[in-house]
Amino acid sequence: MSIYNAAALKAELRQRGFRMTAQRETILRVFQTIPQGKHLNAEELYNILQHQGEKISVSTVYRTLNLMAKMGILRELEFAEGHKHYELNKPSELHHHLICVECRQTVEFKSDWIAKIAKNQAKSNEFELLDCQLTLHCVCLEAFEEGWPYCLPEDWVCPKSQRHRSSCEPH
Amino acid sequence: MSIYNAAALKAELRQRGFRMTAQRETILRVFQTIPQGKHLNAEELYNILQHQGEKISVSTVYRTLNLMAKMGILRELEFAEGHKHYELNKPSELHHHLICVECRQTVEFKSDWIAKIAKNQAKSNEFELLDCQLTLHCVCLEAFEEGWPYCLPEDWVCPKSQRHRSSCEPH
DNA sequence: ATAGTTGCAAATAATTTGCATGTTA
DNA sequence: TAACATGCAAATTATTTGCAACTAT
Repeated sequence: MSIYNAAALKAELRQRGFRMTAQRETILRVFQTIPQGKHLNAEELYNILQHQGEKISVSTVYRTLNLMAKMGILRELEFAEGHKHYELNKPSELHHHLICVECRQTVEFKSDWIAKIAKNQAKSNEFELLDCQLTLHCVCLEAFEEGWPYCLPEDWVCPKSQRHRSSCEPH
Repeated sequence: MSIYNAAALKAELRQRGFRMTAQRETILRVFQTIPQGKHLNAEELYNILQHQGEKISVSTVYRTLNLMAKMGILRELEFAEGHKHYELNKPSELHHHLICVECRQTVEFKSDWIAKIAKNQAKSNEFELLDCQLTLHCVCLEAFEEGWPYCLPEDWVCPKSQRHRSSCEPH
């Protein structure tokens, strides 16, 4: 089910009537290379490719992300940011995300219960389970105590993540 | 915490330095009126308002959704569709969603474990938990057996939901 | 009266698509 | 060589924003 090397990708593609291309291999390699816990959106992936001197168009980036997500190679993550994030889908290492809505840092965590709950639920509704994601929307305690969501200063920097605010309508 | 009537909304708004307006009250009422299990995206909400003869601009719809989500009145849902959905946030009736990536039907379900897992996780990472969502990405068994994702006919109609395909790249 | 809010239209962001050209099996 | 994939630019979709006019407190 999970495909992590070029040969297996090629086989999977061919089986479905698709073809192996340099671009697809390159994009797969990027995901294999980034550190565990890191997920990319289309723009970030495109920038990495540019940096590496690869000339792959934005369209191809999007098309490849969609294809690989549909094939089950990538996991499509939604963090309510207005764009999707992707990471390698490794069912054996299923994990979930806690995300700070203020500074956008994410924390990965595991829980064996989630997969069990998900499997049961899908089964009892007669669905095939493809992926399950428990997403926690949180704020750092530090920001919360500082008056989040409305009284946090514009130039707030999260002491936990060192990141500044992602968005805020002035009060 | 949860605000379900105009008076309480007004109080919450004032406390934060915001004001009660006819538009905000109307939008709250729409969410109170739609059936349980229904969630709306910005466009759907806008259409409902139009239908009801309310003249509320698209900007106001978006601004109100953002504001109410940040206030905790609405829950922001991401179903990997490229746009957000919203529903009233009722912590006492916390539920989660199973969604068919093929026909887009959603099934609500509850699980007391999820909230417990989420609370523990947030606490141990020193975050304030705002919302937690377990989302199952599934396909109807019927579609899966019919050859999803690549061999499903273009004109496939899900026998379970009566819906047709949401998207599909031809093979 | 003052600060917050709305509507409109223009701007931005994210993603998709048509089509000519290039590539794979 | 036939079917598939890519790149480019234009199109679409979703959402945000500037600003003048309006409204709640």
